[in-house]
Amino acid sequence: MSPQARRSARRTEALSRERIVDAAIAVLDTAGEGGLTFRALSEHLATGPGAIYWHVANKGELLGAATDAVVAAALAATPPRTAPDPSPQERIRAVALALFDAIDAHPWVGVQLSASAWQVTTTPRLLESTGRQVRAMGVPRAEWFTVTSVLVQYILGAAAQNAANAQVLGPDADRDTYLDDVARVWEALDPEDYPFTRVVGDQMRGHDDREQFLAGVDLFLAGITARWPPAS
Amino acid sequence: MSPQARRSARRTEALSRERIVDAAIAVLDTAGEGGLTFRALSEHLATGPGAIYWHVANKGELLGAATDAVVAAALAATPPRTAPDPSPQERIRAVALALFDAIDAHPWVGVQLSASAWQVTTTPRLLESTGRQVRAMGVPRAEWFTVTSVLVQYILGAAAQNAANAQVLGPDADRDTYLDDVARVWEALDPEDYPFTRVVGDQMRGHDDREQFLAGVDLFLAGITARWPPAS
DNA sequence: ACCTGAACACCGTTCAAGT
DNA sequence: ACCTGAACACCGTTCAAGT
Repeated sequence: MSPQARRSARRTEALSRERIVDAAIAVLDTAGEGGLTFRALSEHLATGPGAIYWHVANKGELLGAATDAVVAAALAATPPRTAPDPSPQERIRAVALALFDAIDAHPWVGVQLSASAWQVTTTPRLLESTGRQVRAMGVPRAEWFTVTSVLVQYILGAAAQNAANAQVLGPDADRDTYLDDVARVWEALDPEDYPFTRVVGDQMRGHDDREQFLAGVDLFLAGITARWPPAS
Repeated sequence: MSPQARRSARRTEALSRERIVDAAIAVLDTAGEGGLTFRALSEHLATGPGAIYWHVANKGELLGAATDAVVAAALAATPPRTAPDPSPQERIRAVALALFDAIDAHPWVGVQLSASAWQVTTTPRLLESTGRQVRAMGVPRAEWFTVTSVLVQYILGAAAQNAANAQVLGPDADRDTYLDDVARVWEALDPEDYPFTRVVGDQMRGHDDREQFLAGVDLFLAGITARWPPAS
């Protein structure tokens, strides 16, 4: 609204890739994915749209760098110790929750991660922090890659979908009435075609996204333990 | 390149929402998500960009309708019977693979599904076809919604990420050399920080995406069976 | 080396005007 | 009721020109 105010306030330091990425994250968080514009961003940085291209190749690279920064921060922030010597399962839950919360706080990260994922800098980070625990759970070496990949895919995919759903709702709307609306639609479906969905509609009403996400992680871990029981 | 050729060929029937959605799917499949433009689409349909708005509210609704059409077709196409009387597990695998293949063939569906998912027409379809099998596996009624949701989230999330990876590669590039390149990068990481990722790099080299996806489904099913053993 | 800002090609969407 | 196509506001990106 008043670009002048911002324009004079900032711009003591020179432009840098890091400052650009930080500003991009700020814009993405406040204005959403559609709000990240080179014009809006350059206004934030008190410069012209062309200046950004000196430090960043294009919008895709900028989104990738912003995503990587958020994921790195989420994985670096060690969660408060719940146990003095956490089990691999507890560590995996902690990593999963850290990612869930980060994606919940920055929904655009979810879209980005499940739409590009592999190869980028982010992937080794994720693989490493979950893979070590998979190894510690006694999964045979030959299955390390498969099991870890699948686990990471669940974590990212589920977190992304949750964030997207939360996004649709918006921060102001009432979650309970929203869920109730959806439940009503489900319960009104054709009994012939949708017997299960009709029954399950009511269960959706009060559910907690975080709990459901963790239940999925636990189901995965239970599957791993069932397939490769710990040598007791 | 030669819009005239197309323009005179079509346009015997009137425009309709269905024809627009079909054309949108064709454009998305050939030109990718970025290729779907109201101008490109209207050229395909031998009409003006404004005409589409009579049948479709906006681009978001069009993408949603296209996604729903693809998912509905994937779920409707009954996979070839592998067993005369398939178990719930086999049915779930079949549904999961049908979705995996559909998303692999139409990568834009993955992005769309994991970025909007809930509430749309598509969700009840997915919930219903997997939920019935979850019920048949003996999961207690109180857990139906959680277990089914989590399973669907894995299927959609993993399929979307796989499709995105395949997309990055492109249809012409050699998959083996690409995987080899990524493996090399992983194997060159700092041994202090990335011991696991370095070891696992080689396992990624020859892996099959479909097999890995199915391994994830099986891990889930194993977890369900472990938690709620069938009353034998 | 780094920044400026006008310019280019393109996009989603609207809407007066037609049939 | 349905379609046309020009017009609007906006976007990512480029690039000659400046410092």
